[in-house]
Amino acid sequence: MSYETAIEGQDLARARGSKKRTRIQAENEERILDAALEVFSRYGFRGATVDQIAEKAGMSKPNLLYYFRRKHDLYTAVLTRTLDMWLAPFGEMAEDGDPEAELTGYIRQKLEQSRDFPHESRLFIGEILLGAPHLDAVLKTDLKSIVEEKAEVIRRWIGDGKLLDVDPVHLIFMIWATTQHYADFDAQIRSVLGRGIEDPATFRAASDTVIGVLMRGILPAHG
Amino acid sequence: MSYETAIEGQDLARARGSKKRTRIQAENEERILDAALEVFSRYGFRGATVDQIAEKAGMSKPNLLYYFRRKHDLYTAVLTRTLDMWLAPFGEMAEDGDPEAELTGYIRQKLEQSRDFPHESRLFIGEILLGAPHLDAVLKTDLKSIVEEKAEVIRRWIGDGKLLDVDPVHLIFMIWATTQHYADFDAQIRSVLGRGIEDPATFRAASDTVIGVLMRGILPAHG
DNA sequence: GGAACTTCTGACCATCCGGACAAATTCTTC
DNA sequence: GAAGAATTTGTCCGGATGGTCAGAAGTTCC
Repeated sequence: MSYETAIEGQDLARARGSKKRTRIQAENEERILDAALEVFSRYGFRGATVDQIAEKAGMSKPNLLYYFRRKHDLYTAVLTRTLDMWLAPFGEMAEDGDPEAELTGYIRQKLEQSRDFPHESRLFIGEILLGAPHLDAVLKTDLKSIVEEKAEVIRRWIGDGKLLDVDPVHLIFMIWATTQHYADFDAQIRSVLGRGIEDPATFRAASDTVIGVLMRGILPAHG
Repeated sequence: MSYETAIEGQDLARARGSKKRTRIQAENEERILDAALEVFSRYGFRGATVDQIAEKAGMSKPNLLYYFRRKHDLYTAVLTRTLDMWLAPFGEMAEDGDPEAELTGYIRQKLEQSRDFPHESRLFIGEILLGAPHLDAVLKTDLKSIVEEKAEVIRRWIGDGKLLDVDPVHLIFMIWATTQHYADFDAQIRSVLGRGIEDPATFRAASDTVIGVLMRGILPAHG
């Protein structure tokens, strides 16, 4: 599954129709995308400035615009680069596994994502706040279908008596909400706890609580 | 509990030291604040423009700036106006009540907030994404202390054997995450479900699932 | 070591944005 | 209905912002 949008001139190699991308090209584009991720995730599309991204990437604005001709191209490039990786753990949830193990593993992976890639999480919520203008098509097709697919898996587990009867889609939302919360609300969590999810003890407390409450909430009483 | 910041010139009446606010003043300030809430919650502080807010409020930019001299004043005015109301249900959770009823009621109220005041929810997450520059002091004092206070209540319930042994602060985070998710991720939810939390059936499914899973996750097995 | 190509930069431009200001209009009060 | 206060608007300004362009500097490859 690939979410690449077919926008012309998105990056240099594609725009020029050249065969190979140079070493410098690859390096700089990566530096730019990393910088853009940080800035877009904090300020949103409108609030971010090309100058700011260029400075963070360690190059001049015209040079950045040599690689991505428009701010908008850069934004969609960051979004699409991130989306596949972001949804990957969801796809790994297997029907033939043990529901408790599969779901526990998935929740843990999502918490690790929030810890290790908070900018990516915040980039998406910024786009969602805007009404998802750039992701709308992808959400309504690819995301919707993969959610329905996994909801069907959960429904079968419920039918087999392995899970309590809960609405599968809302359960998925609960998992996303509780795990991404640690990335998206980092500043708030840090104010209350004094530390964020990157702190090992905090990560352990968070994952114990989230996994404990959610799993007890959906597993049949044992015994 | 009031979170009013002591910023000079925040609004007209205060800035001029006048005794009463006129009818027109009150009306226009409210219209401006409503419009500002919508725009700031979508685009964030930087991404919002004064022109856009003025247009949505149905007045010219200079006239808006007559009421709020700086964009920044308007932003903090919207934030502070919203914060008290936003945290109100949390304060209502009473220690002497039944834990199950108190927590269920609180979760339901938070879901109603997400349904009825989604802009307010999104305004806050925008501020949090920015690193909470305007709310930092308030979060580290008032929010922190009220969270600690309620965590203590939950801890006592646990001590009395009325709740399972979970980390109270992370439980609070879970409640906030799962309920505000329906406001903050509205666009995503709408893409997947085809409708949002304002739809009665969706609201019912969401609240049944969230309340069901969370309460089963923290209440001692009955029987 | 030089031709051809890629990468980078400084200077520049049009537009947008937050904000100032004086003058015009409307409202309140007597 | 006139004085005085409150409200509204048009116009303007300086700085920021997205983006262009011509040419300089660097790289690759023969």
